[in-house]
Amino acid sequence: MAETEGPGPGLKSLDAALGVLAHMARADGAQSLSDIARDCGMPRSKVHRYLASFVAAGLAKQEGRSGRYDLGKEAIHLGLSALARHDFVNHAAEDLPDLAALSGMTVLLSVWGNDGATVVRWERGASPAVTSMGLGTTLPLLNSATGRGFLAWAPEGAIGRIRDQELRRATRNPLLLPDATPSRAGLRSLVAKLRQRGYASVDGDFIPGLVALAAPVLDWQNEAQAVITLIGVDPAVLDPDSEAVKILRDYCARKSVQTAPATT
Amino acid sequence: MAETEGPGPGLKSLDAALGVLAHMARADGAQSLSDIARDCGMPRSKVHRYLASFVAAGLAKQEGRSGRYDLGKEAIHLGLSALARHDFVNHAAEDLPDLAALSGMTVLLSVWGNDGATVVRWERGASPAVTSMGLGTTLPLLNSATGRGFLAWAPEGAIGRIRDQELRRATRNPLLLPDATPSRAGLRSLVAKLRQRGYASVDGDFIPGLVALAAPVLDWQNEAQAVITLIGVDPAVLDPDSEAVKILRDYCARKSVQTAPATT
DNA sequence: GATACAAGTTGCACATTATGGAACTTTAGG
DNA sequence: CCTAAAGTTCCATAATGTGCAACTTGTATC
Repeated sequence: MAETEGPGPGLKSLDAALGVLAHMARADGAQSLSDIARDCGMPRSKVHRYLASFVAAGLAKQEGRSGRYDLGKEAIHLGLSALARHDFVNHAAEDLPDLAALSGMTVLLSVWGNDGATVVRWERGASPAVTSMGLGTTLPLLNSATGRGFLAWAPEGAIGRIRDQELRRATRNPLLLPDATPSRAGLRSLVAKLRQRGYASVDGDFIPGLVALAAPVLDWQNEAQAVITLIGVDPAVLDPDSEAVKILRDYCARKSVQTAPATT
Repeated sequence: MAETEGPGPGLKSLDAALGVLAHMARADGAQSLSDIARDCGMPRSKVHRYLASFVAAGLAKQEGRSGRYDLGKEAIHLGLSALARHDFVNHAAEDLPDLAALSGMTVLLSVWGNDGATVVRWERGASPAVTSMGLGTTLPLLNSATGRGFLAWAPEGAIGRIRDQELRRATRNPLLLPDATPSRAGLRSLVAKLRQRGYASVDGDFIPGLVALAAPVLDWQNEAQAVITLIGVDPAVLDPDSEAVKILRDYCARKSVQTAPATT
């Protein structure tokens, strides 16, 4: 039915099960088994058995009363174990306070997942741009500076792999793109512009009144390992010659080198 | 070989695959396929196929040159999505700075996984007890205050489920238990003592020179959802009547109520 | 308070799908 | 250049997951 992608590398049943897991991560919160089954296009019994295994492994849990399923504590354990091994995250995380102090803005460190950008660490600035934000918050792909930053420096072909669903969600906001047309071609032109300029930005079209700048921490293949975002309230920072832009670009350029391949 | 646990709830192949994933989370870093296969007691071809699916899903990745496998970015995404939904974490995280300021000690917020306690958030105190610690650091089960805290307030039966391997690892340090005998019975008696006292502690037997206090944030079933740990250098805080103990107990008692079941 | 409806769970016969040994390829070392 | 070890692919076998439908449980309706 969907053999468009080639031979399929792994196990069919495992792939299906991981699809369920990914869906749960993508969802806003706990979901009923029926909803998951419908969204994933699988029979209920199949999903039920998958979830049984996930629950046994601690990756999912069933909410006591409602019976709905949500991610479990072992998922946290897994994710943070992964986080601990991506050194760039911890390197960068230690510098967030400095960046916040320098710029006075709220500083975010995010990593890129298949379904959006995830905030890994953040630091409040002097001006109260953003006062509260949960770790793990997923930022939208197109109408946030962070998301655009990832988009612009993502691995080759990532734009083609974006789910249509994701694009549709982004389209809700008409300020999104210069021409308000989130076609793949439009995306590619936006991306080209951002890469040349060196940073991404939004001007109140994600959260009215907020402006944001984002620049990537690149690995040796020029792909974004993480993104640093500065969030503030003063539109002046959007000026390409502003102090904030300078701080951000300087920092990211400096950090990008550290992720060089081991000489051995 | 290990049908001791009953009928096995889910899918055999999925369970096996998740076992591989859990093993990767447990490992110190990237591992070769052969090592994973050996440690999990599976044929190499099986592990290879599992890993192919994991890589396709982004949960694992293969290091460019060495060919070793490690957790991927999608694992981070998954874990942080899970983290974002466990409200207690974000609630508690916002209070860490206050606790650090009050006590002057380094404050840790950790969650419990099947294989250890994972640091989710931490805040430096005034005195430089711990100056650097990566997010996602896994703390040992027995010779850390955090681990002991989880042990003491873990779900019923958790002690029985601890892997022997874990116990053996803990035994390396003879200061571990009063009688230095990490038998299940010894554990249960230690746990009973801790529950009664209301907090766990270590005195330099994890890292010489450091002392630590830990108390749980309990849910409505009196099980530990998270643990708050205070780390310092002054042995005086170990006194049951010390200011630090008072701060910690007060805070955890106050927080534990907030996780009450929804009235709906 | 009884009935109907929906969601969650379990059982079963079938054949699709995962399995593991061995063969093959590639990389590292002597 | 040859040996050894690790990673990857092949393939026949049967064990395994699959979907449907029956059953159970919980919730809304009348």
